[in-house]
Amino acid sequence: MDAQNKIVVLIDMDCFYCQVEENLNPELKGKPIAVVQYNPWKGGGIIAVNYVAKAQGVTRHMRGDEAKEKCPEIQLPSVPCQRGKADISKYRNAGKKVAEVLQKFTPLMERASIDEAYLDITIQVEERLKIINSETINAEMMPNTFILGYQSINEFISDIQNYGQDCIDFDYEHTKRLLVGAVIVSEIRATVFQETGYQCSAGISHNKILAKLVCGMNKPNKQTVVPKHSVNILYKTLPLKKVKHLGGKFGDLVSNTLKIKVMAELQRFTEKELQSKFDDRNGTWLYNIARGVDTEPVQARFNPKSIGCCKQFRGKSALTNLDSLRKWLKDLGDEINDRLEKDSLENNRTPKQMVVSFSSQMQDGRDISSSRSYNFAAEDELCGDFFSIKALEIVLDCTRTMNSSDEEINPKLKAPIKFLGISLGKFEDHDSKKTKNIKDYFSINHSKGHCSSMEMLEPKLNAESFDQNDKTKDRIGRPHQDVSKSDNNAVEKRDSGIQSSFTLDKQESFFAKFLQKDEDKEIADLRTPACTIVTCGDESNDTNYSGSTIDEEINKSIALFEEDREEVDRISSIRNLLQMSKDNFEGTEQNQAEVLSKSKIDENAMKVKCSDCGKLIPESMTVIHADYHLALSIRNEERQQLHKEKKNNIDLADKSKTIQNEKKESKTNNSIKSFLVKLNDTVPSEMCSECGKRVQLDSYLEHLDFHEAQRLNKELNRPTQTNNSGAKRKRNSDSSEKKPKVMCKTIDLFFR
DNA sequence: CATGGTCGGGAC
DNA sequence: GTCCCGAC
Repeated sequence: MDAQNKIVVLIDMDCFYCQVEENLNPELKGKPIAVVQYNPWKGGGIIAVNYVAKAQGVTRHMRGDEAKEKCPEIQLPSVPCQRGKADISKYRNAGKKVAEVLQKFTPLMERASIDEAYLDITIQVEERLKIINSETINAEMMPNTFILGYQSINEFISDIQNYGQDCIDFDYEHTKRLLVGAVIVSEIRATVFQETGYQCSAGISHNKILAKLVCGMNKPNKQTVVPKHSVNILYKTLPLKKVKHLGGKFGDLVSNTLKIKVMAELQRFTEKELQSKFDDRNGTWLYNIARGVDTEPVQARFNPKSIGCCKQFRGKSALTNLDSLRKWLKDLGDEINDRLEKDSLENNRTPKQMVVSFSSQMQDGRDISSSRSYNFAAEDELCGDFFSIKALEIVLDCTRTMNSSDEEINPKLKAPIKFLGISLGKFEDHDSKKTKNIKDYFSINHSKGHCSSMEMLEPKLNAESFDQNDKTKDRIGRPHQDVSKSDNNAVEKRDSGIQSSFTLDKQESFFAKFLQKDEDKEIADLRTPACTIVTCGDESNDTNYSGSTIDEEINKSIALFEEDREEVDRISSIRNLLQMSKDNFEGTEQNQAEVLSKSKIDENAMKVKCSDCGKLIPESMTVIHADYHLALSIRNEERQQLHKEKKNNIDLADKSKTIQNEKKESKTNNSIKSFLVKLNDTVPSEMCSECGKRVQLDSYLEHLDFHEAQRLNKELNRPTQTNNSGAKRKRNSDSSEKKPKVMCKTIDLFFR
């Protein structure tokens, strides 16, 4: 696929931390709130503001106290503290839940941050076009959607139907696909809201930079499309700094050396000129992005590449003695330990490298920062206090300590430490061949506290002479190991991977967590395949929460479902038919279907015990339940596959192509839906009772989903009334433009 | 004292 | 491998 013809989406959660707090405490909905961290000093630093509070002038960058002045009734939920540090795991978990929903729509999802993800839905758009006629798309299928360069969706649609007659660079095929993309993104956002209770905004374009750029133009709970032929209109007034990668020093450099302020002015320079003024890479990048071209592919990545934590110790709180250094490293190490434990369970991987960073204040007031990496050795036990001990070793190795007058008790650090960080990376998957049965792996148990404690290190440290010239010995008296360089050997020696200390119990509870979620929604799952839209409750507007709880919404969904028994039965029977085909098709291969055959009938007549998770499953649900496990394992396989592919230095663009092709044709389909659907080509077709269109049976579920999505969108996401008010969406009256449908005003206002 | 804690990525 | 930038 030509990089220019993709459909790329950025999903960005609206004031995410606030939404998390609101959903945890629905009382807060509709009220002005801001999330702060470290409240003791001036009410804490604000890191998120909801839209009610924003309307009253509260912004990030303010302290909690200032916010109270602006908005006396504001509530300031605080990021919890653990080990003297802000603990954002609450939000991390919420972000992960969202990403799990997003991932159902495409395997080409790249998590960009805790609350943002890029999606490449090129293939999904193509698939949809096989099922529907793009001419049947109407504005109601994509509420809260804005198209750059157009006043209304209808105007956009009719422009497509006229093949963009007034526009010289109108790419008909791609623009049509953007329209379909907008419909799909509507469904995605509706599903995210329905399954998580969180609202998001989206940008839809042909590349990441533009998707990201326009995502923020209409918020909250809205989506913005930028067709290629509207890019110039956008760029005419778009300040350079608004473009990702140009927001910092580099953007200033470009702005100053070229004496330009807006993106359109960038187009005056040739690629060679730009390359000579900057470097080849940046020159080419600037030349391309000035023309709306960005070739960075969406990378399939769910998990972070590194897990780290850090803390600043500003001003007087800078660490001046060994005890405090030890204490803080212990806290950081403990957090790392917790998070790695979770990560290992969920993602079957272990870090191979630790990076310790720190900065200290020099005598002359200048502060210097540094970092050292350490490659784990085979004998390193990555648990307990290992991380903090190793980190202490490393920091002390680089920043010597000085004896105070009372030398044995509390040695002073030579220079106060202003920053400490520990980061773990270079993950490697647990060997899947050796661990055919995942339980075998996790039954390897190490007693906790096996590692030496920080206290054990202490006396030796205190006895340390702090001889700055002695580099031949480390603090404990072992032969000195140069942490940064000498471990090449250790890397070679490492073989079977570092052993895990996790127990089977945790493994089960992890899956049980998912299963619980699954059971809660088993009725809804029956109705539609897992990766598509399900029924939904109320519309939710940012400024107008109905005050209903999530539970109430779920009840409504179930009630809706029960009214529709006939439809359920119909879909159910199709599903069974497909299941039978599947069994015939794959029966001899004794693959995942054996999940079922392994199951043991319990004494409870109608329940079946799942051999995978031990849960009692109603007999009628066994297929769906098996699908659930299947989906989990396939997704896991897929992630490992992606991880490995990454290591080959394949061209990135080619890579995404390969992945997508594989998805299309091989058994590594990640969704239950595609598993059920992709059977053989002789499946008969059937008339759709809704639209009369003849649909192949193997696409029938998908087709029904389309209708379902239509209904859902109408219910869930009625357009907000305020959209077209005021100057916001006014047509530009400048008729000298070669393209008549412009709205520079919108852009100006937004980026003012 | 004062967005802080996390991430990813490129340059060298 | 280390430093530093950019973004959230």
